[in-house]
Amino acid sequence: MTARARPEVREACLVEAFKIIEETGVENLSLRDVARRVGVSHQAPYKHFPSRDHILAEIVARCFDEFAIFLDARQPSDRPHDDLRAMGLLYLDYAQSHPLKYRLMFNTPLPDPRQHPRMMRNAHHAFSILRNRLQGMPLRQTEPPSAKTADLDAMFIWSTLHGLSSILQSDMRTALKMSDLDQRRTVQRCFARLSLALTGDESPAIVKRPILTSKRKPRSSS
Amino acid sequence: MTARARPEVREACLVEAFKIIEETGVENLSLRDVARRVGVSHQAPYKHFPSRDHILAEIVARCFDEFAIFLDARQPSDRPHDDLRAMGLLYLDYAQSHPLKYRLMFNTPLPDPRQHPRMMRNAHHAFSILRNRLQGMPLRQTEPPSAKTADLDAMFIWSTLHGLSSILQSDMRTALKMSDLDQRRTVQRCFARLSLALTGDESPAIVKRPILTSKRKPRSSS
DNA sequence: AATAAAAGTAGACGCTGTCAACTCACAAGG
DNA sequence: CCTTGTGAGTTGACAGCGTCTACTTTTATT
Repeated sequence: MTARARPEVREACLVEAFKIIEETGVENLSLRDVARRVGVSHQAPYKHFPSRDHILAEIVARCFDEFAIFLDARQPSDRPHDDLRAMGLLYLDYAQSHPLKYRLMFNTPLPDPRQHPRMMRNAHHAFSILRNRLQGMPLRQTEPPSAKTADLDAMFIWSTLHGLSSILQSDMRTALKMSDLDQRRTVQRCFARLSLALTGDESPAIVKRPILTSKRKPRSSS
Repeated sequence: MTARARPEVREACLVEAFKIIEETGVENLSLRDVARRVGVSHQAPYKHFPSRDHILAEIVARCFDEFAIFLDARQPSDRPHDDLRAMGLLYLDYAQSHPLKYRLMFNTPLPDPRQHPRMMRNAHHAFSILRNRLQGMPLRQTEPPSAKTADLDAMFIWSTLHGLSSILQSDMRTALKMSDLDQRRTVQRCFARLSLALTGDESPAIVKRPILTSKRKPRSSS
């Protein structure tokens, strides 16, 4: 009866699926629910996506887009160290304010990632932003610097940021009874240790801004 | 009055569920499958566990047990730095050789973790092992040392280890086209940077054991 | 205008978690 | 002895899920 629109349905499905994940998590995402919200039959989404995994891959790809734009917001200054630190804070801020989407990107394994090249390309792009920021940094080297070693350091930074994000938003946080103050101090300490690891110095004047207050949307400008 | 508890079915359910997760991942665990394997009706497990989440929490708790024992295997020597590094390698080794169980512990949020105190206690215990190892370490301090700051450093180390483990076993690894050699070099670099961060020195002679060469298991479809 | 592809609908199948009602064994208490 | 209560196991049912198949409607191209 209700004959409807054109490929807007595809877009509407993605939008609704996005919402559902943001509200209830990826494990509660069902294509039938999406179809219901969009107002089409339970089979309509299958005309645009071969399977549930494919719609999920598309959503993950868009999350990476959003994430990369978020990380790239700040214009590089002449102080690469500050830039890197600001980026780290942005990273944590994003993970904190979009926990479900963050988990979707980094903790939700797809059956066969090779089947979703767009997703992989976007993920790669997000990582390359971090890597590029690292290029101009004067680092304490343990071996002759090269593009290879810069990649390794990028992986190290990323590991710490990702691990911190994951732990702070996992059940472990409640299991360890971490207060909000504990959390802020943990973040401060991790950044200090990262500075030590990379430059050998404690981080210079970076103010203790009230970032990571976990409620509001980020304000990237200071 | 009290009919005696014969927990053989309960134990068998846990064992089989353990196997299923190890083989196919937590998302493919179904209580009906467990019941089928054990050889009882599909409702029998519900006589021992109020819900699927409860059996899962029990399994997670046992995983933490196993994990803690694994981490605690090495006897402390008189070189705390070596001990810590060895523990880090053990951590990565476990995550690498039991990826599904590792994800189960750290990447699978339960609806309400407070409902499962045993799980939380075991998680806390696993963390305290790392913390204790850190106690005797001569660290480069950024502020007056205390039990509090030791906790913060433990969180830092744990973040890096956890982040590295997660990334290396995630889809990102394939998205970034990391070879096995890249992976080994990444681990080496992260440990070097961790040493710099904590002690200010590069790590002294630690053997390059062939840890982390395990093959990745194929992932099943959802 | 004819036609084929694209988009949407309807029904079915087997899977899932979970609720309800039933049987059965067995350990007290009288 | 018998009665009774309770934990364990059974069967049946229900709604929701992904997805396969078959059908109808819309749209675009020739």
